[in-house]
This record gives sequence, C-alpha cells and structure tokens, in this order.
Amino acid sequence: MTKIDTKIFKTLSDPNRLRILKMLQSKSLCVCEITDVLKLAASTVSKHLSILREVGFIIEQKDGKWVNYMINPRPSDARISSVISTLDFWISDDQVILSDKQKVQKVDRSEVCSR
Amino acid sequence: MTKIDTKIFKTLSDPNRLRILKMLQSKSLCVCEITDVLKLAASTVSKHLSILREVGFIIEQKDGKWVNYMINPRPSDARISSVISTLDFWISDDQVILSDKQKVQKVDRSEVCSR
DNA sequence: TTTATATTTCGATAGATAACGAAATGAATT
DNA sequence: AATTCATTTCGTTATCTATCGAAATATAAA
Repeated sequence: MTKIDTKIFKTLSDPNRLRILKMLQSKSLCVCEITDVLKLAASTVSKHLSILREVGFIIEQKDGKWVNYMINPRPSDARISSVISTLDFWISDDQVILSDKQKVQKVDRSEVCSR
Repeated sequence: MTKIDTKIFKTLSDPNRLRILKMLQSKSLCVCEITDVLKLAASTVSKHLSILREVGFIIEQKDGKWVNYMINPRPSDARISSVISTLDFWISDDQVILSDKQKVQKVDRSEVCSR
C-alpha cells in the first residue's frame, strides 16, 4: 500500500517557514539575514531552510562563506509551483509579514552577519 | 502582533483527514462508515471530523442516531473553497485513495454500523 | 423505562516536531 | 597554518498531535 504524501502541507504548516517563503519572495537571503529577522537560533533557521529545500520550495546557491536561499524558479512538482505563484492567496499580508518585508528591504548583510 | 494562521495547512497535513475529504467527495458518510474504512477507533475519527468541521472543510447533518458528514458546499474562506474544488490536484489518486473509494461505494450502513 | 446503538468527550500515552546551544564543518582572511 | 565567520549537524528538551479505550451523551427501539 502506498502512503499518502502530506509533506507539502506539513512544510506549509509552520508559521516560520511561511514567513521565510514570503521573505524570499522579496529577495534571496542568507541564513544569518533570515535569522536576524525571525529572531530564532541559526540552527533552527537552517533546519527550516533544509526542509523547504528538500521539499522543493527553495534552492540554495553557495557564495563563499554564505549560502543564499531563493524561491525555486522551476519546481518539478506542479503543486509547489502553484503554491509559490499564489502565495499571497494562501498567506494574507498580516502585520508580521508586512513587518518582515520591511526588515528584509533594510537588512545589510555586512551589518547583520559577523557584526 | 497578529499570528500567522496555519490551521488550513495543519488540517491538510494528516493523511487520514485527506482520506476523509476524498471519501466525502464520493458521498456523505456517518462516523461509523468512515471508521470502518479507515480502521481507526471511532473516537479518533470523530476527532478528525471535528477538526475538519471547525476549520470549515465539512458540515454535519444530524439524522436520528447518526451524524452525516459532507463536504461544505459554501465555505466562507476562499482558500477552503479552492482546496475543495481542486482536491484531486493536491491529493493524487494513489492506491489507498482508490481502495477507499471502492469501499465507500460498497459500504452499507446497516451492515457496518451496529453489526 | 430499559436497552441498544452512534457519537463525543476525557484522560493517558507514544511519537512527531520545533526550539536551543554546543560541537563540527567549510570557506575566506590574516 | 591559524583564525574567523557562516552554516550545518547533533543531542536534548518542551510542546504538540494522533491514537486508544473508557466513560459520558444522545437518540431510537424494545
């Protein structure tokens, strides 16, 4: 018997992962930038990113010390393409999301990382 | 600060709740009929149904001893309408789902309930 | 008004998940 | 080569969730 796959919904059922997806819609970001906005431990953010990546929502691009994460431009799963292109429908722009978006616009990697 | 609402995704991230939604797409069913197909305790099925109902995916209609559950024909949340009308897109008809569908067509309430 | 049946509620428990800090890894700079 | 910094991995812990069986509730039948 095959098992019903719920990993897309499970991935989307954590508020911090939804915040990350919305943030990455503005621009690609490294782990420490995301950590700065979410105010979570870097290890926690890294874990969220690995889940989003494994399921196919985002991709990573290494750049020296940094790992830049961005929305997957070509997901192989149509359901993931659909969610990504209709993110605003699924996640309303409430205060948290709006505030994240403002912070993302302002983040300066040289400020936030290394300090 | 408002909290990001993940209850739709959380509701959809349990395989047994997805099976119930798919079954109810074939026809409305009572708790014991669903219990018979899923092979779970009646209390567990009842709990899944209450979650699906509270979030808005299904409605209930009392009929004597029985409580019939069915897909909500007029959800107030557009996201729920969307999920319901595109269920086949989100949940592929794998063996479990197909087998459930066959069982649902055959279930006879007077057989399954009371025995 | 008992009895039977369908469902829900409750309490307990096992397993999953998110969070953290510490340690390990990898890459650039000194 | 040693150091620094970004990230990941690991081990632990607290919380959440799905499950069960037993008890409570509600309705119908005897």
